[in-house]
Parts: sequence; C-alpha cells; structure tokens
Amino acid sequence: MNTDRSVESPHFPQVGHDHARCQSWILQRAEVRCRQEGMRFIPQRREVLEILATSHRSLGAYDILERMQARARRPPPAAVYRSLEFLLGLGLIHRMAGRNTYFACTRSDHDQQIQFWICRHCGMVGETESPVVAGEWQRLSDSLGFRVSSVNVEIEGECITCRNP
Amino acid sequence: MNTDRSVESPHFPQVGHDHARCQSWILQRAEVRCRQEGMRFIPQRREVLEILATSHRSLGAYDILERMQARARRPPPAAVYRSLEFLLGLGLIHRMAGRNTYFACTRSDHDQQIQFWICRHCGMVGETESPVVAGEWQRLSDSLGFRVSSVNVEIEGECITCRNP
DNA sequence: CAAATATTGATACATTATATCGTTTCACTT
DNA sequence: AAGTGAAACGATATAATGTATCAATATTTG
Ligand SMILES: [Zn+2]
Ligand SMILES: [Zn+2]
Ligand SMILES: [Zn+2]
Ligand SMILES: [Zn+2]
Repeated sequence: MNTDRSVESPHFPQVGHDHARCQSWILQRAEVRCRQEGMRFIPQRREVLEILATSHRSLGAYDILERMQARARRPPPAAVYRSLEFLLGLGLIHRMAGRNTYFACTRSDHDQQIQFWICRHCGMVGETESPVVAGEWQRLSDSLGFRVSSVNVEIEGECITCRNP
Repeated sequence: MNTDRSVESPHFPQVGHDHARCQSWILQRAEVRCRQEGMRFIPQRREVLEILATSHRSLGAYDILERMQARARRPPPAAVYRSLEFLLGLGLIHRMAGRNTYFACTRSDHDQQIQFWICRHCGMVGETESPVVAGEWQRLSDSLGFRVSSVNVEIEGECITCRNP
C-alpha cells in the first residue's frame, strides 16, 4: 500500500488532481484496516466504499442505493445502512449530520478532531485538523466542567474552484 | 424587557437556576425582535417557543407536536415546521443537526459564531462563542481559499451536573 | 368595506432510517 | 470433507423526520 500522506495535501480537493490515486488509496487502506481489525471487507461493503470513493462529494444513503441498482440489483435500504455503519465504525467514511450524507475519508489518520468543509456549489468535502481548535475545546470544556465525547464541525461555503469559474 | 445579560452566565444551564427568569426573558425578547423586524408573534409561533423555553433541553418537531396536542388540539406537522422555520429565521431558536432537534436560544446576541454543548445524559444544551475558534476558522478558510457561509459546531458529552450525581 | 396579504388546516407524500426474522454464507474445527 | 457457530443477507414492514399543495380563513392595508 502507498503509505505516504500526500493524498492529504492540499486539504480541499482540487480540480485537476489525480483522483484515481485517491480511489486506490481509499480502497487499499480499507483492506489493510479491515485485516488489522479482524473484520471482513466483503463485496457489499466494498461496493459502498467504491461508490463513495468515486468522488470527494458526499452522497445520501439512497443515492448509494441507486448507484448499486445501476451496477447490479437494488439491495434493501438496511443493507446500505449496514455497510455505512461498518465503514463509519472503522473510520473509513464520515457522516455529514447537517446533510444526512456520507463521504470517504481521505486522511491517513485522525490524530486530532476533524473539521469538514463542504462546498455548497459543487458538493466537494475537505477535511482539516486544527490543534488550535482542539486546544480551545479543551479550555472551554474545562471551564464548563464538561466531559467531551465527540465533536462535530461542519463548515459550509464556497470552495476555491467554484469561486473562480 | 430585562436587558442585562446575566441569563448568559454561566454558559451551561445549572441545576438550581431561576428558570422562570429564562422563560420570560426568551419570550419577551421574541416579542421585541418580532416587532423590530415587522413580523407577527402570533399564538402558534408563541406556543412553539413557549414549549421550547420550558427547559434548556432540545426537542424534536414531533415532541413539540405532542406537547401542543396535550395543550389544545394537535396541529399538522407542517404547522410546527412553519413555526420552527420562523423562529430559526429570527435567531430565537437553534437546530441541532446531529439530533434533528431544536432549542430556545439563551444568548442576547450572537456576535461570533456559536458552539453547542449537549449533555448526552440530561439533554441540556449550552452555548459558547469563542473568538479563538472564529479566528482559526478565518485562518483555515483563507488558507483553503474557502468562503464560509455557515459554521455548525456540536459538542456532545456529559455536563458538570451529570458528572457529579 | 374591499382588496391584497399572510396564515392555517387538511391531506397526501417524500426522505431518511430502523426492526424483525428466517435463510444463507463464511471461517473454522474436527 | 462434513459439521458447527457466528456473521451477514434478503425480504418485509414500519418508524421518524420533513415537504408540497391548495382551498379556507384571518389579518392588514387602502
Ligand atoms: Zn481525489
Ligand atoms: Zn465547489
Ligand atoms: Zn433556565
Ligand atoms: Zn447533563
């Protein structure tokens, strides 16, 4: 497997990038991680991840269903949700709560908490990890006496490509 | 109207606080803001806000429906969503995207972007505004070439009350 | 009052997600 | 190779959340 982290830079997907490289990186990592965790990367799960990996856009569960229908036969919704849950559990995909959509993670690891950047125009999703923000959550949670379990940050706007057409 | 901002401090709702004060503050502010904006604070909208203001917990649209049913007659779902949309538009309530719930805002104004702190145990919601985080979003968006339209931050965990039972 | 506007109620429907359960497949052992 | 138990699947139904439409009613404006 390609172990360098250059897939992570730049952080927001650019127009001309070599996306075939992203795709193979995403799928190879999934295989490795499944093996490490003793989980099975079986065809239905793989197919869901392949569909998400076709772009850096996020897709709804029923969008994925339709694409599976176009490839073979349409599975029941629960099948897609089962695969999504599996992939979420391994950290291979993320869920955008504000849009009820899912997308393939392109970061090699999440050392820090993550932030999602979603372009309203093209639907692309970028990921960042900010130590400054992580430190500020720490400071605030201390001051509130709050024990943090999970943090979800979704930033919507317009990406650099869509701003310069 | 009570114009001091002491309702905002502390930022996470405490057990023994004078919640009747919160309630009247929320409703009086709604009246003032509606008048300022030339909007009508009619009974159905008021009822939805009253229901949300009964606690600092967030409620789903159908929870609100049930409480309206208990008070008078059950309106159709769209009626509740219409009132919620109105209140969201005036910034009098917020929506938790991760939970599909709504709660009454208790900050006098949102100068900065806001963060939501949700206790998984008791369901209470607190609000903070961090200039440090706002600055970091600015720095990151500059570096990504991203024009930000909206930011949603939802932090889940356990509040100080639920940690010390 | 009359016309224009805003709001409501009623009905139907769309979208997203989960529950249940019997069957099949897979990995592993004997 | 056959047996065994766990994991995954398909099929079906249903829950939960959110919208669309449109005629009827209420409110504001002139
Ligand atoms: Zn790519
Ligand atoms: Zn874009
Ligand atoms: Zn209160
Ligand atoms: Zn709590």
